[in-house]
Amino acid sequence: MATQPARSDAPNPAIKRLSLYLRQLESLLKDDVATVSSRTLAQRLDLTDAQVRKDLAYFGQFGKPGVGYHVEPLILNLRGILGTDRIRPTILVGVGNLGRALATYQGFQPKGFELVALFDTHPKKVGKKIGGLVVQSLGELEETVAAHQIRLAILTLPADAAQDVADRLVEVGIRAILNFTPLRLNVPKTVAARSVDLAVELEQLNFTLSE
Amino acid sequence: MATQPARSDAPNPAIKRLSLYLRQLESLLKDDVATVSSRTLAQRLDLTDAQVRKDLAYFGQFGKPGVGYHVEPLILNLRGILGTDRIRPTILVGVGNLGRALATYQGFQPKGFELVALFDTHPKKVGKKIGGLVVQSLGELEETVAAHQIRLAILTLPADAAQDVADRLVEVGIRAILNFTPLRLNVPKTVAARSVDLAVELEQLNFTLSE
DNA sequence: ACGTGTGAAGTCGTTCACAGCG
DNA sequence: CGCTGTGAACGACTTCACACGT
Repeated sequence: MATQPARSDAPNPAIKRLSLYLRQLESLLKDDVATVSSRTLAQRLDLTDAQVRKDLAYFGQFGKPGVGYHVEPLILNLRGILGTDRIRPTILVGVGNLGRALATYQGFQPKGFELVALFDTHPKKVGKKIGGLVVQSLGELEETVAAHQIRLAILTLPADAAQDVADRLVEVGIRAILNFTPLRLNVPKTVAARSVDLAVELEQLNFTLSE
Repeated sequence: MATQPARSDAPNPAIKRLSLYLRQLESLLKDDVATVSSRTLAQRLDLTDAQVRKDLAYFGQFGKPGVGYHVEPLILNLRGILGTDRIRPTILVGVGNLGRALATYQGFQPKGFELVALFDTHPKKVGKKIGGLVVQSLGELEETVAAHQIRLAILTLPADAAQDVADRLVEVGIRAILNFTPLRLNVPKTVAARSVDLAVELEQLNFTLSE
């Protein structure tokens, strides 16, 4: 009886590295490399070959002994695992400096994310067009989310408004939130929340600077 | 003989959490809370009390049994440990959408980081003023870095230029790089490089969405 | 021979649980 | 009493090392 790889028992760090593998593989494919060993993949990411093999093995048996991994099929597999083979409609709340930057960021579409709506509380900003989308008032949140079956939201707004908006997003049925606010969002555990905290990142660098 | 806490043997995750503790403590101070227990600090961050105590204990004995931690002195201690008690002059390379957003981001100064120069390769952008700073050409990198004793750089430029610029930064004496490029920077181990990869963050969320 | 997949060993980080101080 | 600091137990993740497929 073959041991079916249960994706759920993969360590969290392994899942994170899957994204990195995918990126390297896409780069290799662009260079017309058909096959790659765990060794060379590892070297490009400062990892060990064993780590690469184990990570991939959590999700299936993609490699061929004596050969390595076939690049293209592995890419398709990883995309399927990460869910980037389907386009995810995404909304963005808060079109300040950072919000505007992300709204015009060209890196989302190729990864399977499509911004379909922008929101802001500020009446002055509502109606403005940014990156092909018209900024909507938060009042329209419910119907827009329902109309597009949206489950992913990006939060780029002032810290003091973030929790309120998060509460509304949860109520409206959002399932995952990418939070750029320096704030721990309080959400039910059925909703996934990730934070990107610029100040924390800089502080970490600063620490290593002082040895 | 008292066991002197060696900051170097603190687990990396603990160091990361120090930033989070600092943020909570600052928030508590604003609310005129003078003292806090590991328990309540932990609750505000979804951690265990033991974790908080152990993390802090790596760096010193800040707490008082039966009382907890005095907020204000602990803040000062953590700032000292993280190095945010001194202002770090920082440069930013690449004033595209994201770069402009960060250049005008108001969250850096209060955390001890001060943008002192902006750079871009694009001749059209050189000379423009963004957030009180004039965009300089990359040719001026050397003298500006030397003049301000700069050791920290933020990279917000297209992926294909990132490694070249990183090489130059290293040569000029930069010690730490915050990289917003979806690229593993190749730098000597004397230089600290951290990456904020938006696509990876979204992919992780996406994965949890698909259960 | 080369290179994967994987149990086993080892390392790192977290949680437990309690002695001891205020 | 409440609460810290900390060895010891536990669990999570990584690395080792090798059997087996090509």
